[in-house]
Amino acid sequence: MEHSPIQRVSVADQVASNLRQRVLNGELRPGTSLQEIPLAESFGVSRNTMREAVRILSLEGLVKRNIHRGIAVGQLSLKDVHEIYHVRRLLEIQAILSAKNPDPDLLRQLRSGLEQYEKAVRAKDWGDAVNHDLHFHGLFIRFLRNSRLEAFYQKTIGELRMGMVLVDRRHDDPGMLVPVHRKLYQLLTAKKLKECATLLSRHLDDSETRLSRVLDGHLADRVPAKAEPKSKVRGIRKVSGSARVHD
Amino acid sequence: MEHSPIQRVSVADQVASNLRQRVLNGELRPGTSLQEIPLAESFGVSRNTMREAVRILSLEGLVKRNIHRGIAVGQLSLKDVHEIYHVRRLLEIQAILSAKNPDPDLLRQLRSGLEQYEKAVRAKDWGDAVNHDLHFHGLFIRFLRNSRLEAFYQKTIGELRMGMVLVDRRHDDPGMLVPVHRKLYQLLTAKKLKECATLLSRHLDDSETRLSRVLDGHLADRVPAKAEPKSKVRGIRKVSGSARVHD
DNA sequence: CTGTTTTCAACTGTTCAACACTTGACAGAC
DNA sequence: GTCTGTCAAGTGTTGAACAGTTGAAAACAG
Repeated sequence: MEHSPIQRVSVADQVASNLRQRVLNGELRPGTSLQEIPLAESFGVSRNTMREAVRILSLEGLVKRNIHRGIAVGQLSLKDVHEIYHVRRLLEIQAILSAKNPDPDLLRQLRSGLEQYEKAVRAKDWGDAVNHDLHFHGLFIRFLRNSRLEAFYQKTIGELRMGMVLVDRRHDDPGMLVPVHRKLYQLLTAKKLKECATLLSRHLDDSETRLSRVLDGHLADRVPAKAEPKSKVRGIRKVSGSARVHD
Repeated sequence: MEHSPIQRVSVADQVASNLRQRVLNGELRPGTSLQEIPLAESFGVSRNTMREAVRILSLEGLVKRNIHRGIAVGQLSLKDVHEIYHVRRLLEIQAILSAKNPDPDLLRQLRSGLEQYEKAVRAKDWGDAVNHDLHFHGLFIRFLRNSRLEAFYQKTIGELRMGMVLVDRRHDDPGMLVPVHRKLYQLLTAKKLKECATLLSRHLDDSETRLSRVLDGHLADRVPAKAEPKSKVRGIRKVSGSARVHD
């Protein structure tokens, strides 16, 4: 008889997981500032436990702590995006190149992931499509058979996803990417690893360019921050996260 | 006029840094179990603050938390060592290969690091030599100009160093490695990057083998404790005779 | 004497309530 | 209008308490 593994997880960890989920979903948008006491109350935990949870997320790079100034959901700069894609290229390509004797089960998972991705695209469920897209890429990393690299990759992808929640992907057509992924899978199973890596590299470059462009538009009307000697802007109440490109 | 940046760091962070230092020094050896209350008292902080500090180190992989069972300084298995060297090979080699237009200042730092390393070896200060050795390698990563990769690399090296404190390196001659490092530097400055990468790869393989062998000897007479039905042997045998696995 | 069950002390996990310090903003002084 | 002192709000930190778990000693049964 299978026992479901007992809940041997601390409350702080659970709270952290829940909060992480909310950030990754986009329920808490980048820039949103979080306050310990209300947050703790909303989870029904004490302030200390809440602080432990926040500490976890801050070490994952999902929230930023400013001492005595509170915490806020992280925001990606263009430089961050560039770094993250650098990481992706490095790890994913190495993973592909090391897939000489791939685990059959992993190949099955890739096929399944691909199909789910295609299904999401057919259903025009872009949010889901992005998830499956990232999951598909994440499977590559398993070829490396290295838990540290995998954990690092997943952490990095988490940051990326956090940054992606505020881009509206309706304009760029995610369906366009289906053939690329299919081709990647095909080249991989055909053991044409170098070719696969080349295609993957181009695909990631593309992806970075597209994301950077969209993100740049969003970041444009964010606070330029520095000196503003002229007039004090009135409505800085809070960074409401709506980020509408008005005007 | 330049003001030195004010120390705006929380106590928890400072405690974490201090504790990290102690672990990396070997002052707290792998396996040492730590108790919150005495530890907190030794730092002169409250238990809550101590817990935050420990949480930090546990997310860095330096200490292991077992729920309700306390925390202990991490211990590296042979598998861990293998993974860590995999990470090193991957990142260091990529770094070298991307050093086509190296920052001159970085080259200066490499030269300086090399000299300090040689000096430590001449002084037969093995502990210091290892530090300079690792620092020299760490400088490679800067060629990648990627803060995430650098942070990940440093974290990984931290784990490695933690595992290295319990090996007695007097038998293997660290001086032997000076020429290799000198050659690496020379190939790098001569822009013979591929050659440099090849040599580096061999050097890291060597290093891994040597460390694994020493570590295996150390791990042999540690308590195997629980039943180990998973016979994924990996062909690692411990020295017979002296290794008396009693019970 | 040996193997099992019970008990118990030591810790960790979590909560609560306070206090110290910072910060940002507002109100009054100039 | 600009500057400065005041103040509420929020974070950082503390100390004490209580609940749950664990490992092992102590009590027990065979």
